[in-house]
Amino acid sequence: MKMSELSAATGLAIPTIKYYLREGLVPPGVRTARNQADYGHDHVHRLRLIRALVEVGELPISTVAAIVAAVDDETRSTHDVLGVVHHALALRGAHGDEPTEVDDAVPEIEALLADLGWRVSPRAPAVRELARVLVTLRRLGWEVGTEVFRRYARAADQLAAWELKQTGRSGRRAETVEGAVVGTVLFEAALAALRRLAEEHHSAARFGAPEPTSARQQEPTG
Amino acid sequence: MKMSELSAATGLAIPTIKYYLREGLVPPGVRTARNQADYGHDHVHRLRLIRALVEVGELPISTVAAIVAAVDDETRSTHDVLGVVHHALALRGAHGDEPTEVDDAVPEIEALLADLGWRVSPRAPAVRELARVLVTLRRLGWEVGTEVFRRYARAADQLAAWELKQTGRSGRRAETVEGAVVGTVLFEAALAALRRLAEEHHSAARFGAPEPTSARQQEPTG
DNA sequence: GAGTATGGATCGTAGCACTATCCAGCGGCC
DNA sequence: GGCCGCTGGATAGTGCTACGATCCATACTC
Repeated sequence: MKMSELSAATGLAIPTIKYYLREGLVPPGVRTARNQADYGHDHVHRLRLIRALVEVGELPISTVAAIVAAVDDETRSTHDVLGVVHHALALRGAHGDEPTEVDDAVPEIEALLADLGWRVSPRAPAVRELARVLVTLRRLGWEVGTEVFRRYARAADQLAAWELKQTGRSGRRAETVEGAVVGTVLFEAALAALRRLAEEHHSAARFGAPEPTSARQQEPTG
Repeated sequence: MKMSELSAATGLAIPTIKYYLREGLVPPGVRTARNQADYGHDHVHRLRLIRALVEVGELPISTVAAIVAAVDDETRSTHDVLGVVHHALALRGAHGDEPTEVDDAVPEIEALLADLGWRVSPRAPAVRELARVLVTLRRLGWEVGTEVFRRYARAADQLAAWELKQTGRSGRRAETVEGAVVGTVLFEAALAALRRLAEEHHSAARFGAPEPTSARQQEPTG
């Protein structure tokens, strides 16, 4: 398969594919001549994986590069790769310098996790992310403790238990690892979308317009 | 309060505040002279709201502008404002031109929602988002139908029902609306973080390193 | 064998979220 | 009451990301 065919098969522009090759997100094709290379279905699949992580997961290219490198690294276990993905997802909104309040809130989150019986690395990035949410709520005037997360934690626990039971039934590393990555990223988006739909459903009952047929949907300017 | 005090109170640089004023995210201060203006606690609170939506919600500034405009618009109901927020959150990953596959998948999602008994606007942006996740899964080789979303939908339904019961007990519009916005955005992040922690907990049991004390955490390059 | 396409390297670009500079005008302190 | 620094507002510039455009010698196609 030539690059133009690869482009046609994935819907990506050739300069985009070249960019991904440069950044190491896609392995180079098999060189057949000085200006000729051959790409296969693996390249098509890899590009689809990249676009899934970029478009649905909204991950920066550099992060996707780290993830696919971990996926390709045969020495890494599934749990290990999942750690990279979790790091990547939590890193999205982190801008380096954070107020000390967040550090102060971390022990609260750790206490919650201990109470839930979850054994996670204390350096798990999601811990800081939860702490950030907690201090943000408080800065906005919500006088809350970690108990506001309880109901979400229970739901998350049930979902994760079920997910992990589904994972890796093929037994082959490549499939298991990619399945875990894709599942983590895509179903995070799906869960968020479903929660919003459920919110809309229940909100209509609580605050909604009396006539559901005339429910207007706004197009924010932009 | 002068702008320098506003800056100190929020931790934001003065040029950043000026930028938000220009973009209309923050109302202008009360002018006391040609080069003097007075800001109050409302401004502090507004800036905190903006930073919450930007940092935790990862929304672009233009979207935050649309949201605060809707919050400020007294003629909009809570349900109405929630629609703007949902639109904003779903819009994050949309880049305009989408393959027709997504349109083809939308009826499948609608059938799922009908089956769940959720009454939502057919134009709800989260519907397309779910459709995008579905086609993305299929492009990656997952031969799945909408039933993969069932378990997530049930969890989302229970959470949303509980959330909406909590919402707006003060009865005052401003508080209710902002509470709904903040809750939607911040708890989306919290739920995602909790799911990842739960995944890590269950993944350790399923794939994990035998020694939890030596569980290494990777720092992706970057 | 003429014309077009190919892979690789280099440079350029659009959009976003600020950031720096400039400017006249006020404020406050001696 | 003089002066220096800070004020708010306008304009232009910056750094980053994710590409896109161009150029080149070479090779495939008809």
